[in-house]
Amino acid sequence: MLSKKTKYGLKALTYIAKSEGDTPVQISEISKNENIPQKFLESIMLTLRKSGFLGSKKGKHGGYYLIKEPSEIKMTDVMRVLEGPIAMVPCVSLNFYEKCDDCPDEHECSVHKLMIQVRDNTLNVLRNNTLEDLAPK
Amino acid sequence: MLSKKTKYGLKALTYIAKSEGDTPVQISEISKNENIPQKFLESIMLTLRKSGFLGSKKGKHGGYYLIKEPSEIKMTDVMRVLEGPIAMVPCVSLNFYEKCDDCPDEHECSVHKLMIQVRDNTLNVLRNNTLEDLAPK
DNA sequence: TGTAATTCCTATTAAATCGATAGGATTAAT
DNA sequence: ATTAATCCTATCGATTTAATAGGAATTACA
Repeated sequence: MLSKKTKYGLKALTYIAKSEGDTPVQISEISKNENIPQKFLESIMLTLRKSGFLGSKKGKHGGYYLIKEPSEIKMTDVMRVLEGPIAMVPCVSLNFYEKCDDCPDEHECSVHKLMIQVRDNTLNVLRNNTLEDLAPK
Repeated sequence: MLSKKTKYGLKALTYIAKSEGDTPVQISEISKNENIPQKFLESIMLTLRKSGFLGSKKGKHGGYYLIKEPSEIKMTDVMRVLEGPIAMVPCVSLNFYEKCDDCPDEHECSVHKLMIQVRDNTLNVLRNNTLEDLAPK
């Protein structure tokens, strides 16, 4: 299940990408238009800024803006920051690999085998979608 | 993230499929060989029986057995019973559809658009894998 | 007939995670 | 100065997850 954090984060990024003005977009505006609790969104925006997707301007008339082209923002990257691993089990994760406690040999594991396929297909989708695809002009 | 319930359930089904004898397979045996907490596995087996994947025999020399051919047991079905929806958001779920509170129009929603693709690809994988594929002889 | 071995069933618990809120500190425009 | 915005840390309540507890019902077989 996709967390609300990720869902809200994606919506916010899309909103900013569509805004396209020179002035930064404010949390309150996104919050209102996308029906996202403002304080919750605040913490998500902070995460997105700290991980290099957004820049911000403080104070009056402040807000957030993209610091890369939408076409450069891959969904794999956004998902890994907001949601964590893309794989459904850590033992098939590329970026968050962990061995399973219960598995003596993961190459013999039926779940492993299945989840590799799921991961590969999900990765393909997320790699081939950028913010530009989510927010067409 | 795949729940342990689903992971254990898939391993147990694979184990039984590989066993292939006439006698039912006992929870204690699966539990030992697959390193699954026995009492936890008990409840999972119950679920799998009640949803029509397994039959059981009670009492001494009892246990569980498949009531369909492994090639007839699709991963989509197992996943839906153990894990719930395959889709990452309810608004793109085929079997567990729910409208989002925050979305006035889901056809305009960027997350919706992306998650449809993820769902379709995951469905493909899970539809094309049966228990036979997980437990080759 | 009785004992051991097994599934069946319901309830409970401990820990983790999630979604959201609280409360202010800092910064910038006017 | 005042107002409006981001920044930061902490906390809370609800839900879910993983696991355990305790015994009832059933069956094999000595």
